[in-house]
Amino acid sequence: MKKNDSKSRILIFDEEGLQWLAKRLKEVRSEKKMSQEDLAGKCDITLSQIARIETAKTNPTVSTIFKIARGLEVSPKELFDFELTKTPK
Amino acid sequence: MKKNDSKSRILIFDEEGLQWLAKRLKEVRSEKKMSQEDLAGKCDITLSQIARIETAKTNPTVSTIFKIARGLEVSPKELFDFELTKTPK
DNA sequence: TCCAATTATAGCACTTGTGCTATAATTATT
DNA sequence: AATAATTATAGCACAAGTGCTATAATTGGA
Repeated sequence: MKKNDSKSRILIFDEEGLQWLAKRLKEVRSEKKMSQEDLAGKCDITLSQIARIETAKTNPTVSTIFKIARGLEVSPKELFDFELTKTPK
Repeated sequence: MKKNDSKSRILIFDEEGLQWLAKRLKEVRSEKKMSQEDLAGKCDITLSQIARIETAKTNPTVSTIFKIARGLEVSPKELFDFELTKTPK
Protein backbone atom coordinates (compact mmCIF):
# COMPACT_ATOMS: atom_id res chain seq x y z
CA MET A 1 0.00 0.00 0.00
CA LYS A 2 2.95 2.28 0.30
CA LYS A 3 3.14 4.56 -2.62
CA ASN A 4 6.73 4.25 -3.58
CA ASP A 5 8.59 1.05 -3.09
CA SER A 6 12.25 1.74 -3.50
CA LYS A 7 13.07 4.86 -5.38
CA SER A 8 13.29 7.81 -3.08
CA ARG A 9 13.53 11.33 -4.27
CA ILE A 10 16.90 12.89 -4.39
CA LEU A 11 16.84 15.65 -1.88
CA ILE A 12 19.10 18.55 -1.84
CA PHE A 13 22.12 19.20 0.28
CA ASP A 14 24.66 21.39 -1.41
CA GLU A 15 27.77 20.57 0.54
CA GLU A 16 30.03 23.08 -1.14
CA GLY A 17 27.65 25.98 -0.75
CA LEU A 18 26.91 25.12 2.85
CA GLN A 19 30.60 25.02 3.68
CA TRP A 20 31.09 28.42 2.13
CA LEU A 21 28.15 29.84 3.99
CA ALA A 22 29.45 28.43 7.27
CA LYS A 23 32.79 30.06 6.63
CA ARG A 24 31.31 33.43 5.75
CA LEU A 25 29.05 33.44 8.77
CA LYS A 26 31.92 32.67 11.12
CA GLU A 27 33.97 35.38 9.51
CA VAL A 28 31.36 38.09 9.67
CA ARG A 29 30.32 37.20 13.20
CA SER A 30 33.94 37.32 14.35
CA GLU A 31 34.44 40.70 12.71
CA LYS A 32 31.48 41.93 14.69
CA LYS A 33 32.95 40.47 17.88
CA MET A 34 29.82 38.58 18.64
CA SER A 35 29.53 35.14 20.21
CA GLN A 36 27.06 32.66 18.80
CA GLU A 37 24.95 33.38 21.83
CA ASP A 38 25.08 37.12 21.25
CA LEU A 39 23.95 36.63 17.70
CA ALA A 40 21.26 34.16 18.64
CA GLY A 41 19.79 36.62 21.08
CA LYS A 42 19.96 39.48 18.67
CA CYS A 43 18.35 37.78 15.73
CA ASP A 44 15.85 35.52 17.44
CA ILE A 45 17.36 32.29 16.23
CA THR A 46 18.46 29.62 18.67
CA LEU A 47 22.07 29.11 19.57
CA SER A 48 21.80 25.52 18.48
CA GLN A 49 20.73 26.54 15.01
CA ILE A 50 23.55 29.05 14.67
CA ALA A 51 25.98 26.31 15.63
CA ARG A 52 24.43 23.89 13.15
CA ILE A 53 24.84 26.39 10.36
CA GLU A 54 28.43 27.23 11.23
CA THR A 55 29.32 23.57 11.19
CA ALA A 56 27.34 22.93 8.01
CA LYS A 57 25.22 20.34 9.77
CA THR A 58 21.98 21.75 8.42
CA ASN A 59 20.60 23.28 5.29
CA PRO A 60 19.01 26.47 6.56
CA THR A 61 16.14 28.31 4.98
CA VAL A 62 16.75 31.70 3.49
CA SER A 63 14.52 33.32 6.09
CA THR A 64 16.88 32.08 8.78
CA ILE A 65 19.75 33.66 6.90
CA PHE A 66 17.81 36.89 6.55
CA LYS A 67 17.29 37.01 10.30
CA ILE A 68 20.96 36.40 10.86
CA ALA A 69 21.92 39.09 8.37
CA ARG A 70 19.75 41.51 10.26
CA GLY A 71 21.34 40.46 13.54
CA LEU A 72 24.77 41.06 12.08
CA GLU A 73 23.60 44.27 10.45
CA VAL A 74 24.89 43.31 7.03
CA SER A 75 23.32 42.80 3.65
CA PRO A 76 22.39 39.21 2.91
CA LYS A 77 24.87 39.20 0.06
CA GLU A 78 27.71 39.56 2.55
CA LEU A 79 27.00 36.01 3.65
CA PHE A 80 26.86 34.74 0.09
CA ASP A 81 30.00 36.39 -1.17
CA PHE A 82 31.64 33.40 -2.84
CA GLU A 83 31.62 31.48 -6.08
CA LEU A 84 30.36 27.96 -6.60
CA THR A 85 32.16 25.63 -8.93
CA LYS A 86 30.52 24.98 -12.23
CA THR A 87 30.18 21.27 -11.60
CA PRO A 88 27.36 20.69 -9.09
CA LYS A 89 28.59 17.28 -8.03
CA MET B 1 -1.33 14.18 26.53
CA LYS B 2 -0.36 16.68 23.93
CA LYS B 3 2.80 18.37 24.89
CA ASN B 4 1.93 21.95 24.19
CA ASP B 5 -1.54 23.19 24.61
CA SER B 6 -1.73 26.56 22.96
CA LYS B 7 1.54 28.32 22.55
CA SER B 8 3.23 27.33 19.37
CA ARG B 9 6.73 28.31 18.50
CA ILE B 10 7.21 31.28 16.32
CA LEU B 11 8.54 29.95 13.11
CA ILE B 12 10.30 31.89 10.55
CA PHE B 13 9.00 33.40 7.39
CA ASP B 14 10.76 36.57 6.42
CA GLU B 15 8.27 38.16 4.08
CA GLU B 16 10.43 41.09 3.09
CA GLY B 17 13.47 38.99 2.28
CA LEU B 18 11.44 36.45 0.38
CA GLN B 19 9.85 39.16 -1.75
CA TRP B 20 13.26 40.55 -2.58
CA LEU B 21 14.59 37.15 -3.45
CA ALA B 22 11.60 36.47 -5.69
CA LYS B 23 12.22 39.72 -7.49
CA ARG B 24 15.93 39.09 -7.97
CA LEU B 25 15.34 35.59 -9.26
CA LYS B 26 12.81 36.77 -11.81
CA GLU B 27 15.18 39.50 -12.91
CA VAL B 28 18.21 37.32 -13.34
CA ARG B 29 16.29 34.54 -15.03
CA SER B 30 14.79 37.02 -17.49
CA GLU B 31 18.20 38.47 -18.25
CA LYS B 32 19.34 34.98 -19.10
CA LYS B 33 16.30 34.47 -21.33
CA MET B 34 15.32 31.31 -19.58
CA SER B 35 11.82 30.08 -18.82
CA GLN B 36 11.07 28.61 -15.43
CA GLU B 37 11.04 25.27 -17.14
CA ASP B 38 14.44 25.86 -18.72
CA LEU B 39 15.87 26.73 -15.36
CA ALA B 40 14.19 23.85 -13.62
CA GLY B 41 15.70 21.43 -16.10
CA LYS B 42 19.11 22.97 -15.88
CA CYS B 43 19.41 23.04 -12.12
CA ASP B 44 17.53 19.92 -11.16
CA ILE B 45 14.81 21.69 -9.21
CA THR B 46 11.17 21.21 -10.07
CA LEU B 47 9.25 23.78 -12.01
CA SER B 48 6.73 23.99 -9.21
CA GLN B 49 9.40 24.91 -6.73
CA ILE B 50 10.82 27.63 -8.99
CA ALA B 51 7.33 29.06 -9.31
CA ARG B 52 6.79 28.92 -5.56
CA ILE B 53 9.98 30.85 -4.96
CA GLU B 54 9.24 33.48 -7.58
CA THR B 55 5.84 34.09 -6.01
CA ALA B 56 7.26 34.02 -2.48
CA LYS B 57 4.97 31.19 -1.53
CA THR B 58 7.72 29.20 0.10
CA ASN B 59 10.79 29.72 2.21
CA PRO B 60 13.45 27.85 0.27
CA THR B 61 16.58 26.33 1.69
CA VAL B 62 19.93 27.77 0.77
CA SER B 63 20.87 24.59 -1.05
CA THR B 64 17.96 25.15 -3.39
CA ILE B 65 19.21 28.66 -4.03
CA PHE B 66 22.72 27.35 -4.65
CA LYS B 67 21.38 24.96 -7.26
CA ILE B 68 19.48 27.76 -8.92
CA ALA B 69 22.53 30.02 -8.88
CA ARG B 70 24.47 27.28 -10.64
CA GLY B 71 21.69 26.88 -13.18
CA LEU B 72 21.77 30.58 -13.86
CA GLU B 73 25.55 30.61 -13.84
CA VAL B 74 25.78 33.44 -11.36
CA SER B 75 27.27 33.84 -7.92
CA PRO B 76 24.82 33.25 -5.09
CA LYS B 77 25.24 36.85 -4.04
CA GLU B 78 23.61 38.00 -7.27
CA LEU B 79 20.35 36.64 -5.94
CA PHE B 80 20.82 38.33 -2.58
CA ASP B 81 21.77 41.74 -3.84
CA PHE B 82 19.44 43.86 -1.75
CA GLU B 83 19.18 45.42 1.67
CA LEU B 84 16.79 44.45 4.44
CA THR B 85 15.24 47.09 6.61
CA LYS B 86 16.57 47.37 10.11
CA THR B 87 13.23 46.58 11.68
CA PRO B 88 12.58 42.84 11.34
CA LYS B 89 8.84 43.10 11.69
C1' DT C 1 46.03 23.38 35.88
C1' DC C 2 41.24 24.97 37.07
C1' DC C 3 37.61 27.53 35.73
C1' DA C 4 34.64 30.12 32.88
C1' DA C 5 33.06 30.99 28.43
C1' DT C 6 32.20 29.48 24.08
C1' DT C 7 31.08 26.14 20.70
C1' DA C 8 29.39 21.62 19.26
C1' DT C 9 26.07 17.54 19.77
C1' DA C 10 21.96 15.18 20.63
C1' DG C 11 17.07 13.85 20.79
C1' DC C 12 12.29 14.95 20.46
C1' DA C 13 8.23 17.23 18.50
C1' DC C 14 6.20 20.10 15.26
C1' DT C 15 6.18 22.59 11.06
C1' DT C 16 7.43 23.06 6.52
C1' DG C 17 10.31 22.53 2.18
C1' DT C 18 10.29 19.80 -1.91
C1' DG C 19 9.31 16.34 -5.36
C1' DC C 20 5.66 14.73 -7.95
C1' DT C 21 1.56 15.11 -10.62
C1' DA C 22 -2.15 17.41 -12.46
C1' DT C 23 -4.72 21.44 -13.70
C1' DA C 24 -5.84 26.27 -13.96
C1' DA C 25 -4.62 30.83 -15.24
C1' DT C 26 -2.02 33.98 -17.73
C1' DT C 27 0.71 35.68 -21.57
C1' DA C 28 2.53 35.57 -26.20
C1' DT C 29 2.09 34.46 -31.18
C1' DT C 30 -0.09 34.12 -35.48
C1' DA D 1 -9.98 34.87 -31.59
C1' DA D 2 -7.65 30.56 -31.27
C1' DT D 3 -3.76 28.14 -29.99
C1' DA D 4 0.54 27.48 -27.86
C1' DA D 5 3.69 28.56 -24.28
C1' DT D 6 4.55 30.04 -19.90
C1' DT D 7 3.50 30.71 -15.17
C1' DA D 8 0.76 29.83 -11.04
C1' DT D 9 -1.92 26.58 -7.85
C1' DA D 10 -3.07 22.53 -5.49
C1' DG D 11 -2.73 18.26 -2.81
C1' DC D 12 -0.22 14.44 -1.13
C1' DA D 13 3.80 12.13 0.93
C1' DC D 14 8.20 12.14 2.88
C1' DA D 15 12.41 14.27 4.41
C1' DA D 16 14.28 17.79 6.88
C1' DG D 17 14.60 22.57 9.28
C1' DT D 18 14.01 24.57 13.75
C1' DG D 19 12.85 25.39 18.55
C1' DC D 20 13.74 23.57 22.87
C1' DT D 21 16.45 21.47 26.39
C1' DA D 22 20.32 19.34 28.07
C1' DT D 23 25.04 17.94 27.94
C1' DA D 24 29.62 17.35 26.07
C1' DA D 25 33.67 19.24 24.06
C1' DT D 26 36.68 22.92 23.19
C1' DT D 27 39.02 27.17 23.97
C1' DG D 28 40.94 31.02 26.52
C1' DG D 29 42.51 33.31 30.86
C1' DA D 30 44.02 33.58 35.60
